[in-house]
Amino acid sequence: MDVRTVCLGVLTLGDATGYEIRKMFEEGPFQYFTDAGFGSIYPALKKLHGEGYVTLHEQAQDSRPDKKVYSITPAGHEAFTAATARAPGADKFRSDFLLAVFFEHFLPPNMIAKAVDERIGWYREKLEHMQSCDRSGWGAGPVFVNQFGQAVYGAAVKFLEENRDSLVESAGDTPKTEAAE
Amino acid sequence: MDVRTVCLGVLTLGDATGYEIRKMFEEGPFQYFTDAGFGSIYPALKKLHGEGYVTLHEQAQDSRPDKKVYSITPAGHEAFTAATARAPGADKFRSDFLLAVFFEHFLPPNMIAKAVDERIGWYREKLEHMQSCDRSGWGAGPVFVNQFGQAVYGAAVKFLEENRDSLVESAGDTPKTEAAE
DNA sequence: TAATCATATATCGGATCGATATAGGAGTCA
DNA sequence: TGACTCCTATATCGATCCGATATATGATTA
Repeated sequence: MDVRTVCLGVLTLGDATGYEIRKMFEEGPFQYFTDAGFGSIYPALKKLHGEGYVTLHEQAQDSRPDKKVYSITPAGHEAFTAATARAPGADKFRSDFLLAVFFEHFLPPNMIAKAVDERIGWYREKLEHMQSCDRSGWGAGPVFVNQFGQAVYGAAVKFLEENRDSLVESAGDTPKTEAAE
Repeated sequence: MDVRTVCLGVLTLGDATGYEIRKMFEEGPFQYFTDAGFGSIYPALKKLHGEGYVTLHEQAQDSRPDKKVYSITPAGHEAFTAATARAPGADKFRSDFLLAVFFEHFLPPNMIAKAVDERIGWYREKLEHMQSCDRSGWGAGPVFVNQFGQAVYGAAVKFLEENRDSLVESAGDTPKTEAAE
């Protein structure tokens, strides 16, 4: 989904600055909707403002640039709803870790073991964060997204933990064969 | 992972044309390593050739452009191994579908039901493709990647099937609350 | 027979990304 | 107490990526 649409999504939940939008994109459910950082967010907000989808309120600050608080407009709300009503694109899952594992025969087993252990920790941390959320007051949609994430990341952790040792043990003597699919 | 590195990865498995590389990126395990299409692949191959990481053999064809077959060089192989030896970046999962579900209160329940049903079908198809692979002759890495995918996509299918009805039933009367995390 | 898909090579305009710039306040640690 | 790191704010820019488009023939399907 393009950055402007996801920014509009954040603003349907309440007014926000570019900096606050980036925080939303880094943590919580929005990290599963977009990857955008400042390089994309500020240009997107500028464009949304130009299109009339958001309004801007600047609050002076003492020793920092003026705080720019964005609010969604009715036109912006309609644009966001129209975007979510369109058939969603394919889910995307991309993993540098799986690429490294796929080519494990090029790497020493200790490096594979380390990579798997770090990825187990990474998934555990993501899973614990999802599990520790207080979902009281949430709608059906956010609850569903949180639980979907728990199911998928839980399966990832479980698989990695259960198969770590057999991968590491066989990684050192796997013949360099081509994978065919 | 950048497009050039993944192209080198394909070429460690055997010589290939740009068109063949794109097919590798669309199907099989490489679809979980990169999203690149022609717009990225041809420029990447051109740059890899300029850097001496690949060589090029052109085969004349009757009524089509000459077939350009790329081969990895020892320098390219070293570059690829070095790239996979670096600490892999975070796994990335992005879903337009989950964004739509998160904001389900903006959509009619029948649209939510349709989106969930289509996504169930999509994950089932991906899962069936992974399961139907003939893994004989594969190394430990490719088998691990295939099984990881099955575990994760299997969990996704299971969750969607088990929770589809309760989402759709509550989607029509969810109060428009803010999700907090 | 027409439409669609496959096989081939590519480019381009627009979007995105990650580093960088500027800068002060708060918290941590030796 | 000072250095370092993190947080809070605004942004830009060069490089990379993306998806549509171009060209064109053969194979397959309805």
